[in-house]
Amino acid sequence: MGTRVRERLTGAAPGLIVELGWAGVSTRVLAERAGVTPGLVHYHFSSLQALLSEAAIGALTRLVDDLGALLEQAKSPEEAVEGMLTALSEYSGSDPMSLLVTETFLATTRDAELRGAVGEVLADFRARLAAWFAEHGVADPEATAAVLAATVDGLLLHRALLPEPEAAATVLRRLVAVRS
Amino acid sequence: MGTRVRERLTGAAPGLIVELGWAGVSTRVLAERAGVTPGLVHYHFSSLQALLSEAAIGALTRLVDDLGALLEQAKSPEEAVEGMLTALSEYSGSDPMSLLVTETFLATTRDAELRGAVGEVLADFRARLAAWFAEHGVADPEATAAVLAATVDGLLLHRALLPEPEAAATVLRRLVAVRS
DNA sequence: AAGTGCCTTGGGCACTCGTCCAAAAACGGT
DNA sequence: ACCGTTTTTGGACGAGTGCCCAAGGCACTT
Repeated sequence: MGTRVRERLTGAAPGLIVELGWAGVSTRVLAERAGVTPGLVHYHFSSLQALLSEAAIGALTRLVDDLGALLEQAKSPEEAVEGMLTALSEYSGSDPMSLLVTETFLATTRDAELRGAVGEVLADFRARLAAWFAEHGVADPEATAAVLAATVDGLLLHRALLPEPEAAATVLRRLVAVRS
Repeated sequence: MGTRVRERLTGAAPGLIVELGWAGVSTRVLAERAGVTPGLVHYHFSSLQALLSEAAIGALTRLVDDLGALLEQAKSPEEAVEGMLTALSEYSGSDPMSLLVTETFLATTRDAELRGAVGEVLADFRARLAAWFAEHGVADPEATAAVLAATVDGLLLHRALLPEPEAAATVLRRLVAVRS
């Protein structure tokens, strides 16, 4: 089954990207982690970059879907912010998911194709947030969505270095002020 | 003058980190950019990592000082947010400074010594912000500082992928609500 | 039994990497 | 002019890289 090998490789990639950095993942460590022979990497994928891109975009899409589903269940803007924060707090410490997001963002700087794909995922996330905000009477829904998405990423990034204060949620709630 | 060579190397490093990624900077391209022979890298620095760390921490410290000085001149919280945003907007597009910050943050994941040094710089920035907020009557100054610092980083990161709406500044101003 | 695909293996290719080092050069004091 | 120190040079070392490919294994049809 060739598909099994593909899945094993794309499944092993995100963890290694986080551990070693995007540029630190080599065909051989990736194959070893996936329990597969190094030669298979270039049989199933056109290049190592293509493999990493496919794996990262898959993980990002899944994350956005999860956060989106979580959003649907919230009743109020405050509850939405709260829910996203607690969901992300499970990723605390040197969270794999946030590091993967950041690594992927940086990789887009040097790969135009990847940049396009990740841009779509981010735009999709912003659009979902904005739609939900508009429905629930939050002022400036698009801008709020953009700022909130950026803040979430920034907090995840900073968290690895310095824990954020407890009151961060309180402050964040100010962002989603309901239109007066 | 040995010091001239040191400066040339640490001066060339940040640009290359942004262009090629932290892991993509090699002794030879760095030496070439600095107009220096490759062998000199390991004469003046104990390792390539040490060179990159020293250069990055220097650049970060300078950035925090600049933003801190800008903060001192602001009269109101709104003006402070405005000033920081416009200062950062000069870095628009694929801004070198924000990418350097992010690259350095990620590098801390795999270098404990660097993590400590960058953590200090970030803590210093948060402390300056918080002190200024407390003086000007912003509610929850520490938490606001943490969230704002994260948001600034996140916006810079996202900006390379997707331009943020004009109204982002309006939304950000909500963050620095004055204590009621 | 022979043939036909796809999948897998293990090694090889040309290259870059960080680091080191002997020898050459430049410098400064006498 | 000589000498000791610091700086610079250019090349070498072993290790690791992405990618490629001839050879074999395997499940299937004919």
